[in-house]
Amino acid sequence: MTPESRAEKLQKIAPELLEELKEKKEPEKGLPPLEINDQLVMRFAPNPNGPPTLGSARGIVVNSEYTRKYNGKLIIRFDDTDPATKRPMLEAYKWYLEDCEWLGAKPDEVVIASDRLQRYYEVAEELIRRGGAYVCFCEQEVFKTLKDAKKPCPHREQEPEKNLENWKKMLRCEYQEQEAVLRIKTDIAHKDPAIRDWVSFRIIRTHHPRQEVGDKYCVWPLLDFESAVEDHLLGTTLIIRGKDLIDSERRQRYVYEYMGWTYPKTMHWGRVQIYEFGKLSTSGIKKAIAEGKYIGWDDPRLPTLRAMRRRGIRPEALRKFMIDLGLGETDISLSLDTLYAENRKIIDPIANRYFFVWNPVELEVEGAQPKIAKAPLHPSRGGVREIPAGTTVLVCRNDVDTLKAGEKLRLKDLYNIRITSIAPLKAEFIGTDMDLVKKEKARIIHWVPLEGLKVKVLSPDGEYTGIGERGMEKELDKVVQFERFGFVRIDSVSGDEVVAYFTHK
RNA sequence: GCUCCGAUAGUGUAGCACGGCCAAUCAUGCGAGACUCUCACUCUCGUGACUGGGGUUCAAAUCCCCAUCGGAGCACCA
Repeated sequence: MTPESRAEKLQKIAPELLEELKEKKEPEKGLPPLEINDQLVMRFAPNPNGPPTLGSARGIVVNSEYTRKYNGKLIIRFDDTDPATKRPMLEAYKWYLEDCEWLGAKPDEVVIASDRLQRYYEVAEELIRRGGAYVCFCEQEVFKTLKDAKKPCPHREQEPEKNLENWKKMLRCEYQEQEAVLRIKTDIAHKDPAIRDWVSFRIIRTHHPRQEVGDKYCVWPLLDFESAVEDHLLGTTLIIRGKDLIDSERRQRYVYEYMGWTYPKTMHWGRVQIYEFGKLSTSGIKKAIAEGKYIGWDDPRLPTLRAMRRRGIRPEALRKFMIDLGLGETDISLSLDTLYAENRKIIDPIANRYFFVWNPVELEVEGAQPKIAKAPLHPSRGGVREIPAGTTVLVCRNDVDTLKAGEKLRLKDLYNIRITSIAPLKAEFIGTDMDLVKKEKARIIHWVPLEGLKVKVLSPDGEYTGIGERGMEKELDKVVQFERFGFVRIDSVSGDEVVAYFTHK
């Protein structure tokens, strides 16, 4: 039965259902809709141990998209409770806020976990009182062996009073690192070993990098605990996070149960791998920067948001890209082509065009008169750029490599030539008629006068140096297109030297 | 070893909660062509997927079971 005849038939027997038939036809675009009862409160919770990356962007964008759409509250919470292994980076706090704002995701509230240790201690104490936590002195391997055998350790049945006493000692820094931890009592025989009595606090003697905190504390919560408590304190109603934290939720629910709290709704997404960047870790990048392999956190070869911004990626493009990824739990490995396509749609209509000749080679044109070429600033928006051409111009080595003596070609927006010699490269002027291109299908190549700007383009796959036409120095901080090369953002101009960051083709 | 997730074209995604509008959506990529004084943009056409096997049913991408593959957790990392 065709949809039409079906609808017709339905019209006869049950016209009231026809509406429903139509509704299902239109799928929801963008993120899946949410069922919201109360106010929506969401948080984005990074560890500021490095600058935000494309991976962070997904969290930032999706959270902000939902809170924007449902008029909710967006919180950024810095989970900086590990001063040692994943030591926070002082500048990163600021960078996160900057990049969130750049992405159009300015948070309504900023929370720093390392400022709120007292609150976590209070909950811990209450948990101990209620018999939901105990101070454990087992060595790691000893506990692991017991745990794997589903056996409780001797400290598990300690009286709350005694636990409280030991906990106070922990807080007074009377123990060394590794000597004592606070464990949450779950089910030591739980079928999933990942759930059994987990550690909520441990002793760390390393100073926290934040001046406000410094060496004030030696007892630090682990993520599972800190996050569990904060999500409650902040009134979070929906958490979206990676599916690597699914087990974490099962652990945290024990805390919620002891405290009589309600666990927020949760959604998870899979792992994201970006084809172009492979396996770069924050610590690895940090090291490589220190060694001078990258020029900084905004090196165009890096997947940081600072690098994307410097390259001229627009936040709207990044937002759309992230939203289109959806909320799947599948692990995905993606290529940035789609992001680039999205970005191109935004910048192509506004980017002015210029000539940039990389690996320049001199080309002498016999019989040519010096002339000022007039080329459009943009193919459809109007505006003209004037490029003075002498009798010798520069062209790309790549083009020269494919030329043959005798070949006729057009220097774009200038005139036609015939190659008379390859080495040294020489040609003769043969007119200005466009018929050469239209009828004889001659190639068009771009060129640049001898007196150009020194241009360096930093791109994900290396550096290009060459000569660019004058005029682009006025486009500082703008994205322009180097014809037959790609889009770039003019990053700096000093005298006759221009540095540009490659955006994409 | 134990436990938990997931599987739709090259890539990403829609459809799956409620089986029939699905010979499966959209984007990107790729191919061909048109346009163009750029290899860009735009337009047109094309390309290509329900992991496998069973089951339930009049009907399965959708429900159930098994297998396979991929990922994650079992840290005093986040």
